[in-house]
Amino acid sequence: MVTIKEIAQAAGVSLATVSRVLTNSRPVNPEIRERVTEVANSLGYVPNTAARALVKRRTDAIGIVVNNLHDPFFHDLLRGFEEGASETDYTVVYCSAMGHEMERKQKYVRYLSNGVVDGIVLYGSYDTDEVLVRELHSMGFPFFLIESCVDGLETNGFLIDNEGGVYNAVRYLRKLGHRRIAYIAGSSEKRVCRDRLAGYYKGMKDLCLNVPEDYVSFIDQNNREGSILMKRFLDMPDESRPTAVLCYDDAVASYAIGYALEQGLKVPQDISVMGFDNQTILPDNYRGPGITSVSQPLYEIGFDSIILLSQLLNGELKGNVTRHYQTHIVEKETVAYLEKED
Amino acid sequence: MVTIKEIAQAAGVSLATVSRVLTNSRPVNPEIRERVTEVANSLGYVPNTAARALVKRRTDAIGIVVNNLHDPFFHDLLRGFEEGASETDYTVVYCSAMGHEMERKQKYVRYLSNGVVDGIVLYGSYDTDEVLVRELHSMGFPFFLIESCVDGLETNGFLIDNEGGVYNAVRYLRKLGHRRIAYIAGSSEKRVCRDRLAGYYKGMKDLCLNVPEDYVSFIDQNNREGSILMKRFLDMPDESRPTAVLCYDDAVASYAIGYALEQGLKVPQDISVMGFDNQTILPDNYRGPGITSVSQPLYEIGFDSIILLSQLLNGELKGNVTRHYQTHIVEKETVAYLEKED
DNA sequence: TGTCTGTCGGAAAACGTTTACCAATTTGAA
DNA sequence: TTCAAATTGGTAAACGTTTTCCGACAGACA
Repeated sequence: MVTIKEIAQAAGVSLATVSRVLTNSRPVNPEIRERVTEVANSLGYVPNTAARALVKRRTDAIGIVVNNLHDPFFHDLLRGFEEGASETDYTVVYCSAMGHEMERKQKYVRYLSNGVVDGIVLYGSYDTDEVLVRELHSMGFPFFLIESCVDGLETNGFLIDNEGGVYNAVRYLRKLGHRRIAYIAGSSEKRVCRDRLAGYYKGMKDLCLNVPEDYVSFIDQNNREGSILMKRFLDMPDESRPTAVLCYDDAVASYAIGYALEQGLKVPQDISVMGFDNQTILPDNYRGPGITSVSQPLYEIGFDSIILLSQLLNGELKGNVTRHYQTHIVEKETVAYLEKED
Repeated sequence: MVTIKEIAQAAGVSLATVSRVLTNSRPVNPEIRERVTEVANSLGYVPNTAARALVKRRTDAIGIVVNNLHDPFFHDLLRGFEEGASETDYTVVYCSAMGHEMERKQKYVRYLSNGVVDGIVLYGSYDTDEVLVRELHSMGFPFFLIESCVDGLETNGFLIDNEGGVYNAVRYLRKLGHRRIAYIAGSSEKRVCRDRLAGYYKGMKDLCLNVPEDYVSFIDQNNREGSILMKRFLDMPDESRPTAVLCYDDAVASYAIGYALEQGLKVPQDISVMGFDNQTILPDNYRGPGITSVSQPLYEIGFDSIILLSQLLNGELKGNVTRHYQTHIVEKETVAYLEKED
C-alpha cells in the first residue's frame, strides 16, 4: 500500500504539501503541484479511507441496512435507493441483516456507524429493533427509519399507512358490491399485521358490514397456510360464504387463489381475492391471474430516504422529519364486480 | 461519541488496560476487568471501526460490488452471497455500481479497498473493467472476479461456460428433432454475447446443421427488438422457417414469444423458443408459458465466492483459484418435440 | 534476605491522514 | 528602503485504536 509519506519522499516535499495537492485544500506552487500529482499517479496512490475518516470525522458515505437483499419485497425499495444514490455524491453501501434477528442488524449498524458511513437508512421491523434504534439515537448518529418507529422517541422516519390501506381496500370491495368480506391476517405479533387487521375491522364497521367470527383467520407459521384458510371460507354454506377474501399479503393471496383454482373455481368470477404489497414475484412460481393489491410506494420511500438523509448530513434539515406515505390500490384481475346485491 | 479514553478515565485505569479488557487480548485482573466492562456498557461504548482498521490493518469485512442490486438477474447471486455471508464471521457490505460505467465502480472499489474491507468480490462485465482490475491486482489487494477475467493477468475468478451453454442448447433442440434452429444474438461488443454466439455456431457445425445467413440476427439497442426479429423469422417461407429460436437471453425470448402469441401462434406447438439465464422475473409482466432456458449456477457462485474469499483472507488458499461453472438446461414449456423430421 | 520468574498495569509508538500553527519568503505599498 | 501583508512550505498535533516495551510488584526458591 502506497502512502502519502512515500509520495512526499519521492517528490521531495513534505506530507502536508502532498495532502494539500491531493485534496486541493490550499493553493500550492503549480510546479510542485504537478510534480506531486505525477508521482502520485505513477505510484498508483489511493487514499486510505479509514485514516481519512478518522481525522475528518466524515466519510462521505451512507449505509443502508435492510432485512434481505434478495427478497422480492425489497425490489422497488432497492430501485429507489439506487436511483436516489445516483443523485447524490455520497458513496452508498448496503447491508443485509439476513432475516429479522436483532443481533446481526446490530453488528452491521455498529460496524457502519463508527467510521464507515456518516448516516444510516434502516429498514425496520417495528417490533424487533427497539434496542438498536435507542442505541443509535443516544449516540446522536444521523439515521432514518423506514417502516419503523419507537414509542416516545423522536426519530426521522418514513411510515406507511397500513391500516388505511386495508381500510380503503374494504371500501373498494364494498363499492364493487361485496358485503361478505373475509380477512386472512398475519401473525398478530407483528405490528404491521396488527395495523392491517385493524384497518379491516375499522372498514367493516364504518360500512356497517357484518364480521362473523369465522371471517377472520390467522396465518400461523407459513404463508402456504393461505390455501387451508381459503378452504375454510369456501366450505362455508352458500348463504354465508364470503364473496371476497382480503389477504394481508400477496404471497398469502397467491396461495389462497391457488387453492380456489385447484378446486375448479374461477377467480374472480366465483370469489374475489385481494392482496397487499403489489409484489411482482410470488412464491412457487405463481401463474394465476394478476392479483389486485394494495401497493406501497416503496420506490418513492427508497428514493426519498437517500435524498433526505444527504440533506440531513449537509445540515439542510432542521428538526426531525417524519413522512407518512399513502398506499394505493392496483387493479388487476382478481376482483369482480358483484352484480346482485344480497 | 464515547472513546476508550473516557472509559479509562471513568474507570481509573489506562487506555491499554481498557483495550485489553475490550479485546480480550491479554489477561487482566478480574476486578478491574469487571469495572471496565461495566463502565463501557453504561457509557454505551462502540469501538471505532476506522481507528481499529487503521492500526490492525484489518476490518474483518468483505465487500461485494455488483452492477445492480435490483436487477432480477442478480436475484440468485444475491441469495448466494447472503447465504455465504451467514456462514462466515465476516461483515459483508454490498455496493451497486448502477450500470456498467467504470467510473462509479472504481469509486466504490477505491472506497472499499483502503481500510473499509479486507477483500472484494467484483461482479464484472468482461469488457469494461480491465483498468479497474489491473489497479486492484497491482495493489496486491485480495479479490475475486465473477464472470470476468483480464487477459494476461492471474486473478481469482469464477467463470461460466457461456459458449458451452448455448452449444448444449443446440444439441438439446436437435435431440428433440429440430434442425432449423435460428439464433437471436446480443450486442457483439459484449464478450458474453460473443461467447454465446460462438457456442451456437459451434453446435450447429458439429451437428452438421445448416446456418443460412438470415438465421442469425442481432439485438441492436433494446431487448424489445426481440419481437421484430421474431417477426422476421416467422415471415420466412414455410420450408425455410426455423422450427426453433434460440435467444441469448430470457428477456429477449420473452419478447420473441410475446410476438408469436400476439400473432395467434402457439408456443411451443407452432414454434419453439429457448432462452438463457433462467430468469424468474421478466420484463413487462410477461405471462406466457415458462421459458425453457439455459441456467447459470449463480446461487452457487455467489455462495462459493464468499466462502473462498474468506479462506483466501485467512491464508487457507495457496495460489490463484479459477473455477469454471457449467450451465444446465431447465426444461419448461416453450420447446416442443418435433415429430416429423424434415 | 536476595535473586529469579511470572504477572499485569502503564507509557508511548504506531497506523495514514488532515490541518492548525509557525516560519520563511515574496510582494507591494508607503 | 522598510515594513506589513500575503503567500506558501514545513512541523507537529490530532483522530481512536492496538500493541510493544518497560517497570513494578508478588511469590517462589535457595
